[in-house]
Amino acid sequence: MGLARPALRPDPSLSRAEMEALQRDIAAAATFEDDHALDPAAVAVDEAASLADGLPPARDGAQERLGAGAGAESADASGSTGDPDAPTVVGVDQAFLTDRGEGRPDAAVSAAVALCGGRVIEYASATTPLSIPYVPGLLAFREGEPILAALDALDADPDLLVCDGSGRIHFREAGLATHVGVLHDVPSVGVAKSLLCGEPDESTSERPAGWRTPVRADDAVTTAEPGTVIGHAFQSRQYPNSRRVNPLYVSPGHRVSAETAVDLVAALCAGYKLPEPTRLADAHAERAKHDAE
DNA sequence: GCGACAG
DNA sequence: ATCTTGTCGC
Repeated sequence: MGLARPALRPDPSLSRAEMEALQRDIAAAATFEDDHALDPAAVAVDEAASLADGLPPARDGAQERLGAGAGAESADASGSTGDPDAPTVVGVDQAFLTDRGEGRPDAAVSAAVALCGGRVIEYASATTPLSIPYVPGLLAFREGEPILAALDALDADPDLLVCDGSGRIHFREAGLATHVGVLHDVPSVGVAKSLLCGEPDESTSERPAGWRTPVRADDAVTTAEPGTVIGHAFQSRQYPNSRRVNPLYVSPGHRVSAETAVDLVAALCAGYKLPEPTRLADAHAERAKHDAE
């Protein structure tokens, strides 16, 4: 298993043609199948963290288990709350520092938040200068290194990565989540708030929470047969009387099937539009950003 | 040449 | 993504 693939790093100094070629290599190295036993039920988060009083403190699973012994409340071992044996899910997201004077972002503040049994066990972040502008389809070359830096700063060992952006829903089936998943050789899923390419089977408007439909490759996806299921549109949240929330676009990053990817994200959502790992990483990146300025 | 496109 | 007030609806 030839891991440690420095040749596949999202080096921003490459030419556009080289970046695209590298993405085809990334896609070829990626696996869009379940080659592990990641059970959506095992990673489920059943209670959303309240951000009203700031981010929840990171808890050590072992200490938590010992501490719980004192109370008489033990129990629901069937639940996911704080189970130290549950898989470690890591959410990654970024915020940007904008240069005073210039109107453009100057550096990326990447955050990684590790959850175990639905609870935060660790926060990490890294600030990295930005080297190239945002180009649709080449996001990983702008945000890849910053994200890898945040993951390097994390002690926890991820069983699943949840990235903010597409995975297989990409022109060359090599979105940000695929880059990061392949480089770490860890299962990963991409969660995007808008659709980069591909075509949903059904209209996505006015859908109730829990609804989903496959997203299939169209002509814009150059590496897959048109019609191939590359992800799903997933309505994670909806208000009772108005149907104004847009769906999420969930796709496999690496070592996960399109079906399992949505099931995992559905299990990681706890009442908000974004899955908890992403929501917490978002808040942590924002906090790190403000602490930096 | 025009369109269309994660963050 | 970021720059921002109020505003409508949970």
